[in-house]
Amino acid sequence: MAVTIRDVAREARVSVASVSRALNGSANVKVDTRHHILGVAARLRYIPDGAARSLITRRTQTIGALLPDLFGEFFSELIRGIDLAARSRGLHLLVSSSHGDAMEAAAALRAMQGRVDGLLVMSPHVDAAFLRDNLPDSLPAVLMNTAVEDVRYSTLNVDNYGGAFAMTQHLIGRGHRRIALIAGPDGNFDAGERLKGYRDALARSGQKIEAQILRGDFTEESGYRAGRQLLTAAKRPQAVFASNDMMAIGCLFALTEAGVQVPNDIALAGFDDIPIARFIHPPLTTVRVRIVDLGRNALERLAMQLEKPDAAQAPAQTLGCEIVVRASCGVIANAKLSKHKKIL
Amino acid sequence: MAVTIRDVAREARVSVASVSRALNGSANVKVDTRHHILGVAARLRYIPDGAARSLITRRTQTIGALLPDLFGEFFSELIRGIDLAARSRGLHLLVSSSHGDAMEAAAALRAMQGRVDGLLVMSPHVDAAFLRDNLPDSLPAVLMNTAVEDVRYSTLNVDNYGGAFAMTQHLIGRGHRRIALIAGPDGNFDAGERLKGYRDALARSGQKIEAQILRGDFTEESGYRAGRQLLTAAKRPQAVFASNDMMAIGCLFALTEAGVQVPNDIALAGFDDIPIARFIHPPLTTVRVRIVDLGRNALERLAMQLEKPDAAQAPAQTLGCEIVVRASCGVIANAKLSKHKKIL
DNA sequence: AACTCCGATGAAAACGTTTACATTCGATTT
DNA sequence: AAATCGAATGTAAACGTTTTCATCGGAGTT
Repeated sequence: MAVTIRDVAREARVSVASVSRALNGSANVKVDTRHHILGVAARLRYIPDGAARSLITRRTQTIGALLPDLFGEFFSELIRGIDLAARSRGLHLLVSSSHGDAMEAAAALRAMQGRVDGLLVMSPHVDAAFLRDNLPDSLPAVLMNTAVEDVRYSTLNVDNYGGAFAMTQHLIGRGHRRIALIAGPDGNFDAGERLKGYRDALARSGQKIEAQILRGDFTEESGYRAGRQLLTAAKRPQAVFASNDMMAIGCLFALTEAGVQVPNDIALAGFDDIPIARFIHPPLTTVRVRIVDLGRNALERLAMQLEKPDAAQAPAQTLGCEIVVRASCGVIANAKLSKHKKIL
Repeated sequence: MAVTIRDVAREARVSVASVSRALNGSANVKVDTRHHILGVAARLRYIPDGAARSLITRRTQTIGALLPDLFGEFFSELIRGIDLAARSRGLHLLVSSSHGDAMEAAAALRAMQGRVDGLLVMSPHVDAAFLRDNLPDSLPAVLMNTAVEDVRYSTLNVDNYGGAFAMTQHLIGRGHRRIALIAGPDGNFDAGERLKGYRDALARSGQKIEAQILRGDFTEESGYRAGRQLLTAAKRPQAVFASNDMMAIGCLFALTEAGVQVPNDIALAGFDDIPIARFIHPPLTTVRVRIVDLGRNALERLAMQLEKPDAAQAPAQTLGCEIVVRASCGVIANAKLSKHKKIL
């Protein structure tokens, strides 16, 4: 460490306390001493040490984000939303991603202790017990897309169930009777809710529609595999609803590759509305989750907790989502026009 | 702060020193005392404080990334590459983005002091003077995509010039004579190099080809505007080379919207090969930059410096890039096949 | 039995800040 | 001129660790 506050104090012939005051804001310091100190500090290129500072202030101006992955557009958008809100509050962002199991997630969580003021958590490995063991009570946290229901934590979910329900209904409404679902990974909360929405929409359709469920894990490749599998089926579905957009894209490639036309032969829908969804061909009908808002919202709730720790907080919140109809499910009228509207 | 090392020491009836030793690894501690201490620590849910720890060890196991933005696929991929390499080394990632001007960038840089072991810097506002003022000598840094040439810093660039040169050559080779370039933002290093590559390729073609340059700022919207502008020209270009993929996409929409067919009426090429490039219609011919490798490589160089601070380091490195020919510039043979090859 | 040595443990300093409290000093009031 | 006050400044404690150094005790050596 090069130059410390002591060096500045010595050089400026004042006490370290005065230097600290001069640098930090408005405690009583005569205006010319402040100037002098600031000058010396600049000349010596003094930069305060964050660790030392936050050791005593108990503040780091940093929030930690525990994410399952950084790959793909979903997380890109999510982080962007978080970053946007963080920046406008002068908060920094410590990201931690891709912990394959609960152990790794725990290690990541513990490593953040003392480095962050609060935590944004989105992880499949997180449950109530995990949090109790690894998250100190003193650290505010907002849980995203989680099944955990604990009044101690504030949670933020997407209306996966409602979105999947509405999309399935929409497909039924368009006359499809054989509607397959490409499911998400087992145990994933969002995936489970989406599956439920699909099932319930079929059940409540008033018609005898059988569920057809294909395995998937949210990756493009698993969507591709599901698509191939579809093609071998005796009775091909009329529509495919993928639990997320990346799988829909993978499936689309499998179908196109086999010469099956979307939407003419099979209609296709996704979930998330990642940016890429409107760029593929045909543009993808999907359930729009305002991912950026999700991130922003989560950070804002966390920031609120940081500012007023004892203020009553709504423990849980669910973000609505809406259906975005594009050409992939067969609606082509005005598709071009509306597409361009969205771009500009 | 809930439970400290003192609490553990008291509860376990040992000194704080022993607790520290028991927790940190293998300094001489009797095996049963260690067990006892570990048990007590777990029972009390003790989690060491990162700030205090790094204050004395001068290590944070964290590296900071100063990026101009988090928006879009380019940075998503870049961060992913960085994160990948960081994780495999047990390093955490503190991201700082979107500083509109040099002041903000400086503030971000200073805020990282004491919180990171090293720095990854990619910012248009960074020059040698800026670094001298805001980056302490003690902090290792790797500069990415920068014009700065200072032996004190290790730099990592993409062969923007070579890529743009090759792409322009390719377009000329396909028989195009009126080739427009959509430029990147003024003062941006990458944009400048790409422009140079374009110019030089035209000059060296042995034919009298005039440069036609449209303004752009790397955003999709600016690409769209450039596309509109193209359409009004008396003599439309036969090919358009956008300085990055997002502008190419924007331009593509402008052309499609006006009923101009790509590649039949106008050929189109981009730069970066972001993931979306192969999904749009027609798939985009572009210069592939291995973005993930760029991030990974940068982090690896930084990690090297951290491990062996005094080892001689190659001061500068340039990553090659290659042309990826897809349908947007008129090559359609086998497009479908090769597309699928890449997906799987 | 005295000595040496070594492993285990404890006491305390150190890291670089902020801040509560003490002190100084000049100005205002009496 | 003494007393009072308040602003400016300094002193030192505190934050929670790691680590150096000292101490202790027991085992092995003479």
